[in-house]
Amino acid sequence: MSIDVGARLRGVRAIYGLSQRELARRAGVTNGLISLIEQNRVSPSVGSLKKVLDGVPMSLAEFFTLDIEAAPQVFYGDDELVEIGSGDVSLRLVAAQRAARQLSILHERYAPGAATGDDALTHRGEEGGVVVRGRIELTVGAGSRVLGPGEAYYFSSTIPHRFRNVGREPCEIISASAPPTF
Amino acid sequence: MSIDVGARLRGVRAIYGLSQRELARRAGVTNGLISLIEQNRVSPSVGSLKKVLDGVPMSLAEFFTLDIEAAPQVFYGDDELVEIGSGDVSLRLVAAQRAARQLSILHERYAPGAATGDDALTHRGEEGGVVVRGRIELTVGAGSRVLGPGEAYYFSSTIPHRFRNVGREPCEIISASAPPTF
DNA sequence: CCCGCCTGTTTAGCATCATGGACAACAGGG
DNA sequence: CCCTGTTGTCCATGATGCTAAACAGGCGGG
Repeated sequence: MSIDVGARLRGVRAIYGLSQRELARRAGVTNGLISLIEQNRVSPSVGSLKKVLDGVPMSLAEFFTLDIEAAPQVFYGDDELVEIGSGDVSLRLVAAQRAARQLSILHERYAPGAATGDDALTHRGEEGGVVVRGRIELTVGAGSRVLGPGEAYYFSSTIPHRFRNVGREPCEIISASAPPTF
Repeated sequence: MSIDVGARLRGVRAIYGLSQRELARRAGVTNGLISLIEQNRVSPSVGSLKKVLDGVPMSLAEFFTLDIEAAPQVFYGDDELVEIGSGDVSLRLVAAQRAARQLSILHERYAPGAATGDDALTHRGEEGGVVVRGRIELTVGAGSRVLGPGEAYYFSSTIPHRFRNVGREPCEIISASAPPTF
């Protein structure tokens, strides 16, 4: 029962939306090697595997720590939030299903057309949030979705991400992140 | 600047007090391979590395997560304890320097010659303690030392360990562990 | 001393990995 | 349709990991 390096790598590559050739180019290896590794037809040397992961980038520790079976949920519909408040106080928990969360809070507001920048952000930690007003386009790795009021998100900040207000009115988000990057 | 797999493996082997040949036998590889890996003269395939670590045993994730530069202090002299109490209450903290501790308390007493068993203990979590009276021989991995009143210890319980009263009088220890094994 | 047993290191040779390039399949545009 | 680009897979060859066995040094006992 050996480690499924192939599946792990294929998963990582899928998350980041890279082709075998693109990853190979970034890592400085051949596309054939990526293919062979993903099919488990070779057991790469740790040197090679590190070169490949450097192209993502991702550390060997992260790679082997990766929980492959539980590809964590990224997007949450309005009804997928868990109400943990009571009475006058309504606390609707995002990513309540996800174990070992670690975060803190922000209230963001985006003018029409505004974005977090032309390039995607990447930093340590995790972040999540809820759209309060307006419509925001959120891109996380290879996935992208426009979220409206009541919808939410939660993902690892190490995955490249970008926010952009695609509506005509201001957009407000209640967001949280840890450890604090600002 | 690649990962120093060699040093990591050598460190792991030292902690568990295994020779290259002994580890090789348990892992089902040759002693020569262990030698070559530790000298960084080869970059082992993840398959081989996994086989080697299975002989410890240790997961690939643990191996790459290992904090190699900070080999945590195991033994503490009488004057290496940190006083955090005040007034009539004296709380002298063990391993105060160590970040991210996680534990709870016990008061142990060993009769002359008593020990925790013929085989070394291994379990999850961390444990530490202080000798109050008598003399106790503590073996942790490859290291061993006789501790007297005022001296202390703190280590990860995953390292094989054993207590034995080598004195003529009863021995008392204030110990702590987490998560609770008893 | 010599012997046996341990330690880690080295080397020749074989097995496996990694490369560079060819290949088929698929998609979008002219 | 062709053309051009993409995708992933496959193959021959050179590079490298891995094994088996020999080697050198250390340590204790006869």
